[in-house]
Amino acid sequence: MRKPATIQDIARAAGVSTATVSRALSHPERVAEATRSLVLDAVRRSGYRVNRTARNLRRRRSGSILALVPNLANPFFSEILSGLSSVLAESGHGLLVGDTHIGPHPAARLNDYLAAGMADGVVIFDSRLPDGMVFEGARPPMVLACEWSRPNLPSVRVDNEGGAALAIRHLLRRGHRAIGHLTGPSGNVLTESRLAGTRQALSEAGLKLAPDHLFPGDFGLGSGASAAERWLALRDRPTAVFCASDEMACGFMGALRHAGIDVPGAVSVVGFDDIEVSAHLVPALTTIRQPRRLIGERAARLLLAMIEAGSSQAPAELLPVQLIERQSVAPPATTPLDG
Amino acid sequence: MRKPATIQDIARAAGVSTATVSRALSHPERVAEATRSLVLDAVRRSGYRVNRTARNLRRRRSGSILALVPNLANPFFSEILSGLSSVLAESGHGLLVGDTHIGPHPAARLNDYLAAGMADGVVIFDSRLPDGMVFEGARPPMVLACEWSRPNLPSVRVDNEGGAALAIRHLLRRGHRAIGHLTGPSGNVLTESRLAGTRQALSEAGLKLAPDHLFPGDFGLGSGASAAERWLALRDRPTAVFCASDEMACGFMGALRHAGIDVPGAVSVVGFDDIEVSAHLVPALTTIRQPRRLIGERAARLLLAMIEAGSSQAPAELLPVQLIERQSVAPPATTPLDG
DNA sequence: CTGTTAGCGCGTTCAA
DNA sequence: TTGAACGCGCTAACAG
Repeated sequence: MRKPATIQDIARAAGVSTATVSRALSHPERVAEATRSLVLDAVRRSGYRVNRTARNLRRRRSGSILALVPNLANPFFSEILSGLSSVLAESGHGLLVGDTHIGPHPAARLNDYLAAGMADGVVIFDSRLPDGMVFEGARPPMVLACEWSRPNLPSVRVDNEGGAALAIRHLLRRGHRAIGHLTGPSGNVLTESRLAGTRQALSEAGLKLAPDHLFPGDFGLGSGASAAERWLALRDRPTAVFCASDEMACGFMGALRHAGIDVPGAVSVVGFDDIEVSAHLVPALTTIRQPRRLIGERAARLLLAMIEAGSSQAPAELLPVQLIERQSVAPPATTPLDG
Repeated sequence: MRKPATIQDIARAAGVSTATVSRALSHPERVAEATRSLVLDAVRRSGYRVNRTARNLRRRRSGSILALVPNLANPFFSEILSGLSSVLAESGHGLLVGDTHIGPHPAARLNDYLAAGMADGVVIFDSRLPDGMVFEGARPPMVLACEWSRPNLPSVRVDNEGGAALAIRHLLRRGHRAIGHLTGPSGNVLTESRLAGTRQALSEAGLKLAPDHLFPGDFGLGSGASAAERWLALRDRPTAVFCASDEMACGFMGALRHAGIDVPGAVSVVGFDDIEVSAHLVPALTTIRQPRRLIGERAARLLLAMIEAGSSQAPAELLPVQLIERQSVAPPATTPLDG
């Protein structure tokens, strides 16, 4: 028994036709109970598994869905992928992951994948993608996750603007007036909406974001550290900085403390994401929590439903965020207190 | 032009047979130059892509390789996956990822994948897997990455024992005698070899690992924090602790500092992995660097070579590790110095 | 409820 | 060097 059993072998062993075997496996209810158990027995005895490739060719599906992330090395995505993976495992779909940072033309690579029929659906975590895409031929259902550049595409996202406002109001409540913002990469949708939320909450308090207090970043650790240098060089320093990602907040606080600056004594910091490490930093990072696993799960379910229905439309889902208070925020110009 | 072009369409457009089109695409050298360009032109004009599913069925391959990780949510794996993804992208293979924490029987799920012909090769990051596997029928090539439980299987790994010894000798050199070790989960291969390296280096100096100074962990942040509590409760505290992962080191230092203990003043810490955040912690973590991206790349190349050769054998590759000195280590029982 | 028939789209014989 | 024909393993029509 070197090579795997085929549906023919089962048909022979059970004394039925291959069609019946196929039905017994795919649509058990369409087959008489007696024959069904006959088939299932034969299957068990032989250790037969349906050949997904053949099934997929026949069904004109690929059996897997593709997740396109801007940077696989970024831990922010790992838990989302884990959520995706867990619901896809139930439905028997494979999870194909692609890193859009790799290779020359991310959008072209996406097209290749799709045109080659390699995915039944796509979850896109990179908002640059849908804009760069040439829509050649029919495409499988896609959902945008996290980043939301095209209002007409199905999406699972988080209230970024509201989250930013939550962060700012928290700082305001603690008495801060000079509040800075460390942004994501320019042009990014997330960057825009978190900035907008920041401005909005500030203006509600009659405040503005000083140009000096707007630090450009890219969501990565390194850019947080760079922002710290800029903060140090300022004559007129903000007493609090809201960072558009936890990684940046981490880099920011790290560099500050390495320079001997006390956080939150000299400057308060709020992050965004609530990645796992944030609770273990010193000081523990106050941040806006995104339900990352849930994002993955919802995106997967949305996509599966679309595939099922043969539709490329779906509602946009908006998931709530939450302020997590820890120790990186204190009133301005005082010695550190803990909450 | 609603549905994608097939090889038939190209054959018609180029005035040749489908066999010729197939050859022109898969084995260009076996076709006359004139006809080849005829075909390639038709391909370009129509935007034709070969249907991977059909090709795979015919070739009896699946076109993708599977990476099985113990916990997708663990950022340690993200960069490795990124390395895998980049070399697989070149060869046109898809990267399927599976989380072995999901679902009831990880080994059974692996078998399902393979028996269903869903992967041409597997990279396994979870050493529990090969042990639990029932080898039903022919299996595609597999390589063990990072964890190395079966000497006879191809593997890409790192010198864990040597790395641990590096860490311990560094601590020894700085004057520490009472050195503790925070381990990975029990039964894990990595846990064993890092512990062995620790013991080895200690014994070279005529020292032993006190039972009290052996802290059980699981590689995760939380277990680092728990170890800190145990450390605090000790009458006879080690002046340095070598942690088997950076995440644990991070949790350990965090909890210690939250409790008001100075690191490295009161206790020095060395980690293992050199994850990105380690350089940004306070104090910046001294650690043993693993070439994570390289691990992924090598594993991918090894696997591709095996698939190419139709072999399930390959050499075991051993990648070097490196001590990265930062600020979490100081001489024992003094006020903090920085190196 | 079940069997027969006919492909899914491609790669590979075997002749020409 | 090229084309005709077959089949990879499975499922969807259509009869019966």
